[in-house]
Amino acid sequence: MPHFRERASTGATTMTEDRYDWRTIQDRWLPEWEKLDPFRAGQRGPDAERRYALDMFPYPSGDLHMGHAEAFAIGDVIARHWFQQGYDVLHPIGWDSFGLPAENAAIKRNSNPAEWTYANIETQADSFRRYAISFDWSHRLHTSDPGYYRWTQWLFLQLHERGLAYRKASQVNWCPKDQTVLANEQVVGGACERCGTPVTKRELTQWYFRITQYAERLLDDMAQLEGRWPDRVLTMQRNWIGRSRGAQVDFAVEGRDEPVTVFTTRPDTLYGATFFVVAADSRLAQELCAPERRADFEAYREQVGRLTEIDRLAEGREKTGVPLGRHAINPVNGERIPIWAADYVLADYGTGAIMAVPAHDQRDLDFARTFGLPVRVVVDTGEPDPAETWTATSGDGVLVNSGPLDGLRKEAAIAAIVAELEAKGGGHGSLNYRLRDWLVSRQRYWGAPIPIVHCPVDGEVRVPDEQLPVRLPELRGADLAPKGVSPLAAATDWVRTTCPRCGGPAERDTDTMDTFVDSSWYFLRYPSVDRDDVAIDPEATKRWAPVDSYTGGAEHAILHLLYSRFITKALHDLGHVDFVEPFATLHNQGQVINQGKSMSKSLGNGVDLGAELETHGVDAIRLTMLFAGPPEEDVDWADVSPTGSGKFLARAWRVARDVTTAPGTDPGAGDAALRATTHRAVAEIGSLVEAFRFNVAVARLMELVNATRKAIDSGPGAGDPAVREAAEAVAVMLSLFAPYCAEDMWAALGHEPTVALAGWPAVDPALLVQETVTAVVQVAGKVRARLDVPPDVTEDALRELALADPGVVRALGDRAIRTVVVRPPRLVNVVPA
RNA sequence: GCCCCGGUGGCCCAACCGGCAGAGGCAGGCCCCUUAAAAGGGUCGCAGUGCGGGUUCGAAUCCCGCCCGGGGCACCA
Repeated sequence: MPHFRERASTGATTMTEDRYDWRTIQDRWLPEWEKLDPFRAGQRGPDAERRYALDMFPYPSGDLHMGHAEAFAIGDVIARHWFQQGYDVLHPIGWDSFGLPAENAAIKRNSNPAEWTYANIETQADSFRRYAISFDWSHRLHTSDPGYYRWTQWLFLQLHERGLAYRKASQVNWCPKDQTVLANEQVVGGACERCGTPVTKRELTQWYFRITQYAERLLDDMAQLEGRWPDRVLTMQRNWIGRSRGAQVDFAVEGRDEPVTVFTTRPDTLYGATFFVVAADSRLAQELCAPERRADFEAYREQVGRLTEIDRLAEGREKTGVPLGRHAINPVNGERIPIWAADYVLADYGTGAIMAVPAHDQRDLDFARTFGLPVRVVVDTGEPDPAETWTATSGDGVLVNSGPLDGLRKEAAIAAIVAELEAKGGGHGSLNYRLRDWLVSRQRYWGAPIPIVHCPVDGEVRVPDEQLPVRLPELRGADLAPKGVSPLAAATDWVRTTCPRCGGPAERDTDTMDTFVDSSWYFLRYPSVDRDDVAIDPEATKRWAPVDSYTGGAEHAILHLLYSRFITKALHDLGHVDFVEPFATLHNQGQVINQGKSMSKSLGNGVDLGAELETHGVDAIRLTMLFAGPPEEDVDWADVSPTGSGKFLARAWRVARDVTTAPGTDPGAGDAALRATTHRAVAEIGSLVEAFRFNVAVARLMELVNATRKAIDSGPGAGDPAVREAAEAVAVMLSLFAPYCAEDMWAALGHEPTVALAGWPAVDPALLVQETVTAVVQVAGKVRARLDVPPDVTEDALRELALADPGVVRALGDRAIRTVVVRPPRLVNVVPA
């Protein structure tokens, strides 16, 4: 007989169905939750310990997809677990709503990007609600709101004031398809990170953030992230920052007053430098080129400029270059070496110039081979002669052909030469970084305008805070089409303005900021979303930040996470936050794939989230995502069974329905075995969830449901108080994974909503102690007997018992005993002679 | 080429610091319930842990060398 009951407070619904029907249950609880709004931050008062749970906010492209379903399910388990544990939780949501797709959609539909953007946001918000993510909807933001980008502009100005935002002309990455410049981090394998188009170089004046000034701290502060962020992310960031230790060495150049400085990691090989190379696209190359080489050089430079990054980095490509008709002087031996321009030397790494030591650097050797330049070995590593094998030697060895360095080993030689250079003033030891400054200007419309006015009198002038936001003009359709200059430049009424300093006519900066600027500080804005007079409220920030747990995809390992760390440090230095790392722990989830491949239109293996939810219901999909395997591994949708998840939910639900005792029944008198199972499960599931082992936690929950079912059918029966205790524990724990089903169970058990705030079940330690454990007795490593022993059995007692066991005696036969390994209380291994 | 992670029943996955290889699920077989089917309940596991060696009383677990899959880095001086 099903257990019927009418709930007093919410009244209207009577649960009469006796079959698990997820559709009815979803329809019943979604409106209830809307009314209760149970996940508001701050509801537990200032004395409750706080937690900040954050998911990487979505880009509003259409509706949510399978990837969102997994990522947000994971983040939700963490947040809901914290709610159950009684923490005051901030679990906000927002949208990264500036960006190119909206612009492209607007061009196609002859509309403004806002229309498409905000329609998609509403769609996704509805889907999130239905998907039952425990968001605090009162802490919500959209980066494209003037109320948000006003503060993104404020951030820019803060950085500008400290010299951390500046403009410079240089060779920059250009995406011909998107018609905009790109940051280094947004060029992946020589192609545009967004659209895959091969990137070319252009000489342009652009805005940069001085992230390189933080290189050392970005590296050092990783110590506090060790063990709390995935190792691979830390490794990738370390590689990206790319610190290398070496020396700067000054080379005099014939016919030039100033010397040219090079960076090298191998100052010990200075005597082996046989030529000198400057980056073909550098200003230095321009300047050093002798008149009679000018024509050749210009031709070469043009050829280099046409190359895409992909071409330039092509495997096995021959080295190219031209001599500049000038010579540099090796500071240690006075040798005249020719200066070349080549594209294998990069203008923006080190000083854009190198000393080439072909014997000990493969790239220099390749170049020497192509152009017939001399090779001189200065470190004898015992390897074959590079001039014959065309393989550079880079191991340790003894210096030769190196004057005073001869006979020293590599390390000693480096120390000696650095000391000598420093003494004579021709150079010094130094660190160099691969990290470049962050190029933040974009020649596109749908982003935060750069809040700078260009005045013919005053130059670059910051827009005063009280004039923020600098709002985007209303442009639509074809006005937004990419044309190589920002669409804002065409909005002449908008561009024309007055100088905030002198009041004379001036022009607005027409670029917008990289959308990664928007997302590099949004987690700092959440606690202060209700403040329109300040970006970051100190009180709210103190209460909630930094983020305790950040969940999202590994694709942001460098870009978003590095930028966010940088901005946090900068804001720390500016006195706005009192911490230097924004995300205390980070978890990457895997991808949702199908049949071994990532889902894509061209493969035709896409799975539609909406359709899956329509077939199986929210809970079954959430549970399937979490049960599929470790969260950081990919979920292959072809390998998992949402139907199976649904069956488990129905099974759990029926257990709650079968309970016949009244709410509040004291479990003390209940079946001891089931109680022990329940308490052990609660303890174990708690620690599994904390350890991010959701798939195992779900498995334990299934075990508990199975044990409860058995107790009802063939044990103490549905009227046993332990059955109620078990069913209630299941409801509370299940609420992390399948909130609708759990809520319905909770109601069936006679409780008021919401189970989400019911509190994690208390574990009675007395119920966890086992009266006996099974000890295994092996003979020569094979199990020959099992003994029931007290958990605190002594080594001697266990040995006695084991050796007396008939099975052991039989297995031993007449062999003598060599040793007996005893590991109380679980194992004995008898080793025969 | 270098670095990191993984490989366990037909499939997805467990097995804490070396100690009974199997927790959970999917698929499948059988049984009960049913006029029947579905739903439900029960029950069934000879895979020795990618391959080869080593350490150990004992190895999925530790070490060495391979194979396969995934990821990262790769003209950064």
